[in-house]
Amino acid sequence: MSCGTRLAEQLRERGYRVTAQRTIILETIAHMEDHISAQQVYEGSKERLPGLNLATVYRTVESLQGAGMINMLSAGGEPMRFSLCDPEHPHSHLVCRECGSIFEVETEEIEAFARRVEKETSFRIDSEHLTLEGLCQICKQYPTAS
Amino acid sequence: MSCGTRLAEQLRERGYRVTAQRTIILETIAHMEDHISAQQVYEGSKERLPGLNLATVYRTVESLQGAGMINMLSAGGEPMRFSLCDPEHPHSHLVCRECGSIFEVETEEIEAFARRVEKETSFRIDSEHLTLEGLCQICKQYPTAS
DNA sequence: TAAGTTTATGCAAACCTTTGCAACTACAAG
DNA sequence: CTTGTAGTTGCAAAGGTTTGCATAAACTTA
Repeated sequence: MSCGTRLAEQLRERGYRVTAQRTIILETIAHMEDHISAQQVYEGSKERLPGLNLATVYRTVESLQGAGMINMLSAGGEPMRFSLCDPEHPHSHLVCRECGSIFEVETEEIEAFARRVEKETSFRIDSEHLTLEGLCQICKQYPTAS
Repeated sequence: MSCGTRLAEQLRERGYRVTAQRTIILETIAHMEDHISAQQVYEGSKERLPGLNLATVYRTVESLQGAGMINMLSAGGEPMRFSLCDPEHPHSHLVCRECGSIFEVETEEIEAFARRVEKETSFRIDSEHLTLEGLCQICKQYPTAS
């Protein structure tokens, strides 16, 4: 089954329509480096779809996320970033609040915690695509440099 | 020790200056309902400080957070909200991605998880003021209504 | 394959938040 | 109390994201 066919099926399953914009934007996210910004998605996709509008990019990434095909990560303050969903290795993101660098944690790691919280509060944390802020190995060494 | 005195000390300790804007904005956050937006802080504070500017509100809440006096919570998409820090009961927030309602989890609950992640990745999660998204007890019952 | 219905898109405007810069003010030192 | 020097503020503009509305395109049904 081709990449395009899977896209179409996965979108339709969730009641979304298959459009050129969605196809091209997904391919752009798939072929560029991980964690690209809306602006980068826009510029990359525009080459193949000249009339494309930035608002459409924002609406499309929301649909693609709704269909479980991409992850959105919004690190505090930093602009939103997108990456292809990898069903084999679901993970969440750790974002350093000092230097902005991004790390990954496997979902498994988070699930035990999420289950405990759900048992106590009845709230179900989205353990598959969380964004957690903190300090990376390097930045945590500096004594509150901010 | 009065409320104002504590504010002054806590700000100076971190190298911030004590200004009318900071004092009034902190008091506004302290006296209004929990989790108020920048706009609400602005309007509430403006009554006592007519020349106040919205940009100052944003810069001030950042300083107040830097001084450990308030919490900022930025639920995915929703505008940022602020609340007074309660050192007796530090907690993080659970935000429902469907209905937007906000719940609290004690920091203690999160720390064991944060420690495990730090041991494995060397990344230190800010366990004292996290914002975690997911579905609340009510919204998780509906089969993907979005 | 043509018509009808519903969703998606482009555009412009609005919204939320951040930033650069000049004027102002808090604090420290004299 | 006066002066000097950082840190703060107001203002205006820009950046990133969302929204309303009319048009266009995708899917459904016949």
